[in-house]
Amino acid sequence: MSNKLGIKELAQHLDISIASVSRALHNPNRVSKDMRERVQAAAKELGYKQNTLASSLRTAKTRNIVAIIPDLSDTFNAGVIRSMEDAAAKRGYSILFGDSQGEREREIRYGELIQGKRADGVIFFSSTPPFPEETLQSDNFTVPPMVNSCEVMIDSGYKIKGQSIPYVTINNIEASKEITEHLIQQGHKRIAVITGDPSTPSVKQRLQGHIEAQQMAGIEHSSSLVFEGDYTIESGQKLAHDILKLKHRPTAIFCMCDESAIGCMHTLKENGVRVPQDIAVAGFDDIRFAQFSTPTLTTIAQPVEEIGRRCSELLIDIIENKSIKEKRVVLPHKLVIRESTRIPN
Amino acid sequence: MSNKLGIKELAQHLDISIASVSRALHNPNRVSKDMRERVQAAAKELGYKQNTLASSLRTAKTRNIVAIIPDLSDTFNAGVIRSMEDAAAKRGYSILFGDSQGEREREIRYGELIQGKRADGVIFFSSTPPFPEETLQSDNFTVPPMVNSCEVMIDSGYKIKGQSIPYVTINNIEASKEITEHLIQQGHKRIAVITGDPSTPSVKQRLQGHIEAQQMAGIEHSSSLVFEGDYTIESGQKLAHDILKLKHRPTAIFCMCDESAIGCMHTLKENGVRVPQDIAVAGFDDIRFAQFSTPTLTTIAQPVEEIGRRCSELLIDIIENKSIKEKRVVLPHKLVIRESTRIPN
DNA sequence: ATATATTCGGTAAACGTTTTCCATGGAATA
DNA sequence: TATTCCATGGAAAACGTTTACCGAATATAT
Repeated sequence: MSNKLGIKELAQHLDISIASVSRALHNPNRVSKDMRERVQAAAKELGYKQNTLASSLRTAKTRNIVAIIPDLSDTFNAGVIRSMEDAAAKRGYSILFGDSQGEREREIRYGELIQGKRADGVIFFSSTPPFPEETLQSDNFTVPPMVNSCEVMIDSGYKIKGQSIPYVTINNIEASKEITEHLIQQGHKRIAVITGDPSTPSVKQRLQGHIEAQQMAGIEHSSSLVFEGDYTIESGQKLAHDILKLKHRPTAIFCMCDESAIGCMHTLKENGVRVPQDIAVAGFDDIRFAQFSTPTLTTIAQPVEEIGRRCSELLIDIIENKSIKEKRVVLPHKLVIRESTRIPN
Repeated sequence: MSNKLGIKELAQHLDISIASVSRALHNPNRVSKDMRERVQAAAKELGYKQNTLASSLRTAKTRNIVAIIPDLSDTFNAGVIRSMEDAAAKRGYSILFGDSQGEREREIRYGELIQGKRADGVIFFSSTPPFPEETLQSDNFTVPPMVNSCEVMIDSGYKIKGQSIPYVTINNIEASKEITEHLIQQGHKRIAVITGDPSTPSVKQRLQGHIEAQQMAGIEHSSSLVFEGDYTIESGQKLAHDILKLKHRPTAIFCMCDESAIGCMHTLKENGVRVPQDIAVAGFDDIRFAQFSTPTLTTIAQPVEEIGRRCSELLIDIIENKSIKEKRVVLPHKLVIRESTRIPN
């Protein structure tokens, strides 16, 4: 028992052709009612499972999407992922998540799922498509369905062979401007900033917004108050130490992600610095721990649920050649003011 | 230009047989040096990409593993994932992560990647294999390579057709006993507990350990101090409120996961209850935020890195029919004592 | 020198599907 | 009754690989 059970065996067992089996299962009204029922019953009873490899090979469709995430354990990404999966499932697609850990090599390995025809499209969260340069250049490279998110060059959009890649993002410049303005409104004139990798679009954009807000308020921006981190708790801690060492301390710190803000606040408190009375702290992302930190964290809420959903929908529309309204989706963010920047009266 | 480019076209272009192309690329010493080099050069130049669908169909190997995670955004799971991916990559496998959101239906959908031959094995974090009951029963069902983790019935282990499923886990009973003992040592006699879904192995085991520790200390365990949560921050908050309403308040709360502990502490503080002076709080998992909460959280550290790694290694050993030393891996945990249970003197 | 082993490349059969094309028979139409 | 049409099911080609098998050529041993 328990031998191979393919469409062939099923057909033999029913004494019909494999064509009929295939039709009864996947093209039911191409076949008589009687046949349909007999086959489906037998399939269920014997536990026939379609070999989707063979099926995909034949049809050139997989109903799989690969999503390449720089860090699955990042609390912000994690939020996006859920709704992405959800939306895809509703349309009959499965999402395969790949954790690239920010490494190009890994991105490319997951990108190969596309080239190897194991997935119909790809969503990527880094600023470059998950294919080697040489591949992108190659004449024989046809641009697969893809959607870029989170790390997006809004202005230009990423282009391959003149084709610009659809994206889903928020307006980082505006968001950053808003939160900086909020700090300025609170009376801060000397604002330090803890960044992530400065070569990434998100950091560039957030920095730009931060600087613009200061200029508009007539505050001179000092690059000596820019501290380069990497979006982790630890870098928040470490750089907070550096900031505390400054002769002329800032009165506020804008961290470009919540995790850094949490690390930062922790170090400040450890050193007896009160937040927000002595130094105010703002974050970015509104991860779910932001409202449970002490003090609760002022931050920019990204519409995580919507980001994920729109990524999936956009990509699937492209895969299925639906007419696409917007290839460039910019979603609204929201400034959330909490205790870490609001001096209690 | 940019037409189909398969092995066939490549062979044509070089005026050799497709067999030679295949060999030159994947079985290099089955072919002369000259041939090898010519083919590889051409492949690179023209940008040939193997259709892995076809390859897998032929060889019945995919070098893919699917890992089904109940919630990718859970901070604890997230830690495991990374090392899992890492270890797999070292052995030449890619891991496809599926987020089941705890839904059976979704688990099964990802399980189908196995049955559809798109993956060679599966790692699952829930207590039941990702296949429908009827499938498991079916005569024609052959048990695929799988490894169970995190939600494991240690005693029996899960069995399919007499075959017991390999697992990787910690000893939840012991861990829970230890942390409860710690609370008892701190002088607590009335300890509330905030659980997760009580039907899961982890909760059952942690509850068992919790009760045993009390019995050993001669404390009577009161089921009225058991509060059923769901491993989220929110349930921690909510149940903390319930606990505060008790006429006879406990002096300590053991939360079966850190996220709940964080929610719990937040509510306590909101209500002017000092942690740990008025009520001590302990968690479980040692997520990375545990040491940044205020107060920092006493908890059980699970060896996340090792859990992930061992899952991958064990599964791949099974896939590749390596001789397997241990089919049941129980890893060491560690009690981490922090401020939330240590009364400052 | 011959006999034997080894290396190398091609032919064609598989892997498990889906789908085009065709043949058949019965129902519908004229 | 003769003709057309449609519903149904089978045969076989195709999807893009890998690999068993063969035969030719070359190297090695006697």
